Parts: sequence; C-alpha cells; structure tokens
Amino acid sequence: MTDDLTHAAEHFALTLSQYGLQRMTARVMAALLFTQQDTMTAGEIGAQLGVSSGAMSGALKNLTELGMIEKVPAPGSRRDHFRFRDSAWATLMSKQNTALTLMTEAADEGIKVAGADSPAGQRLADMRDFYSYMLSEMPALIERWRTRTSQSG
Amino acid sequence: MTDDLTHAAEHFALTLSQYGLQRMTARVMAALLFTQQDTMTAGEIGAQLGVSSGAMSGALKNLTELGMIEKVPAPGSRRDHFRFRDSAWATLMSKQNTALTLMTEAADEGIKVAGADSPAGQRLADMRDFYSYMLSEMPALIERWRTRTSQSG
DNA sequence: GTAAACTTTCAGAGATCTGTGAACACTTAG
DNA sequence: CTAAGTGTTCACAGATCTCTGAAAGTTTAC
Repeated sequence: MTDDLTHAAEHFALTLSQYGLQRMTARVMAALLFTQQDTMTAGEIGAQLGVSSGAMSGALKNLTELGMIEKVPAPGSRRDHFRFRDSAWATLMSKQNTALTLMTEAADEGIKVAGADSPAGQRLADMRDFYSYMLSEMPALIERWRTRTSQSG
Repeated sequence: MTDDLTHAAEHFALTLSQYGLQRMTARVMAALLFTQQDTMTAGEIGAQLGVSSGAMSGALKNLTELGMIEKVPAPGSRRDHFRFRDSAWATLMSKQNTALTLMTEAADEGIKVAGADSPAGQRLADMRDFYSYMLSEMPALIERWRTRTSQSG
C-alpha cells in the first residue's frame, strides 16, 4: 500500500521533471503530495527518497518560493515541518503569467528595433497580440476557479 | 540595424531557454521570428548563428513537430525553406494542454492508490479538480482568440 | 552561557545534456 | 545511372547541471 503510493509518487515526479521541473524538486513535491501524513519533516522526506540533507534544503527552498508548500509551526519539535499548500496549483499556474509578460515585452522590444511595418515587425505584432490576450484572460480564469472553490468548500 | 535585430533575437532566445526550451531550438526559433525575410534556409540560419548543420537539423525538426514553423516549397531551390507559422503561438499554447491532461491523469492514478477518503486522496482530488477545470477552459480561450483574429484579419 | 539537534551553504565529483563533424542517406539535374 | 548539393544521424568531446558530504550557521533547551 505505502509502496504503491511511493511508486506512484516517484512516477509522477519523473513525468514532471520531463516538463522542466528539476528532478529533486519534483521528487520532494511528489513526496509531500502523495504522503498520507499532514506534514513531513525534511528528514522524513530525505530518508524516504534516500537523498542528502543538502539536496532537501535546496528543493524545499525552491518549492517554498514557488508557493507550492509551506513551513508549518510544530510546537515541541525542533524540526521544520512542511505541508502542501491548499492553493498550490492555482498559485503555480499564476506564476506562469510572468512568462506571458516576458513574451509580450520581448515582442514589443523587437517591434521597436525592426519597425512595425517590416516583415519581422508584423510577425512580432502577431506574437504580442496573442500574449497580451492571454495575459488579459488568464488571471480572470484562475480567479473564477478560486471563487468557485471557496463557495463550495 | 540588422545587428540590433540579431542581438534582440539572441537575447530573446536566451530568455526562452531559461524557461525550459532547449537553447539551440530557442535560437533557431528566434532567428526565424526576427528575420526580415519571409523564409530562411537551414544554411542561412546556421551561418547566422555559427552552428553546425547537425544542430540545425535537430532544432528545425523540433520546431516543425511543435507546429511553430513549416517547410515551404521553393521551386528552383534544392534547399528546404522554413517559415514561422501564422498561428504558431496559439498552437504552442494548445500543446500545453497535453501537460494539463497528464496532470489530471496522474492525480486520478494517485487517488485510486491512496483511496479517495485519505489525506493523500483529498490532496490529489484538489489537484485533479484544478487541472480538469483548466483543461475544460483553455481550449475555449484559445478558440476565442482564433475566431477574433480571423474576423479582423 | 554551552551543547545538542537541525538546517544551510558550497566545493567538487559524477551524471547528464548538447553541439560538432564526419559518415551516410536522399533528391534532383542531366 | 551518376554526380552534386543537401539533409540526417550518431559517437564522442566539452559544457553544464546536480547531488553529496562536510563545514559553518542557527535555533532551542537547559
């Protein structure tokens, strides 16, 4: 049972790492996502994955900055306890808006240099139009999900 | 002038490669995006970037599979001519739906193993709900953009 | 204050990824 | 069919990334 879960977690981590996430970050995230406990300590995760404390520290810092996990105060324990955040996935998706902004800015930059009437300028205008459209729609889309779940939950 | 454009292209490629795209793929894409010509041959791109034909072949294959660029028949030329596709960005965004599907499936898989009522099962259900929401909304969002631009363009 | 229990940092070994260059495969002209 | 011009594949060298392990830093208990 626990073995199956651990296996599913490692499989999921492998998939994620093929989509750009660092391997260790993906594995730690999967461990916290698939655990039957509410929280896990760095030591517990490290033992389960068989990796060093240094690797844990980096991955946990990463995930915390991404807003996927959080440190939970644990009275009577000297260890840091980590937990998957409630809105982790919506937060992660929102972070991708940063990429949309970068794309829009890069296109604008290019148009300035190429000239709006040139072939490159036209091409870059298409790009800018698409990304500014996405940038205007995505936040509302995510907001609608947040509203929906806060009502029913 | 051309130098500025080339510089903007390389800068853009560097940014993209920090967001998970392979470096060479990003550079070739940027070259085709920022060029003032309608099409470029593999040789032209290779010369401009100072890279080998082998690297070109791989990157062009990559971009073609992604749906970002296309081969253009060029009568009287033995070389392949490549061009940025009109709907490249919308296509690219649509491809990310594959990732959404994978996430949804991984969550379902986990719920089966963990049990829907368990802590892990609850956590995974949150994940599945979010990604199936995104999966149901994204295609419509992109379709709306396609419709909008085909009307005005 | 000191000691014990953890966590963080970081240099370097090892693993992984990427581009080159040459050999091979294709395609077209004649 | 042959030859020339291109495109593709692939082994390997070099570049890059990642994890370990140990030292330094931090926090808590007393």
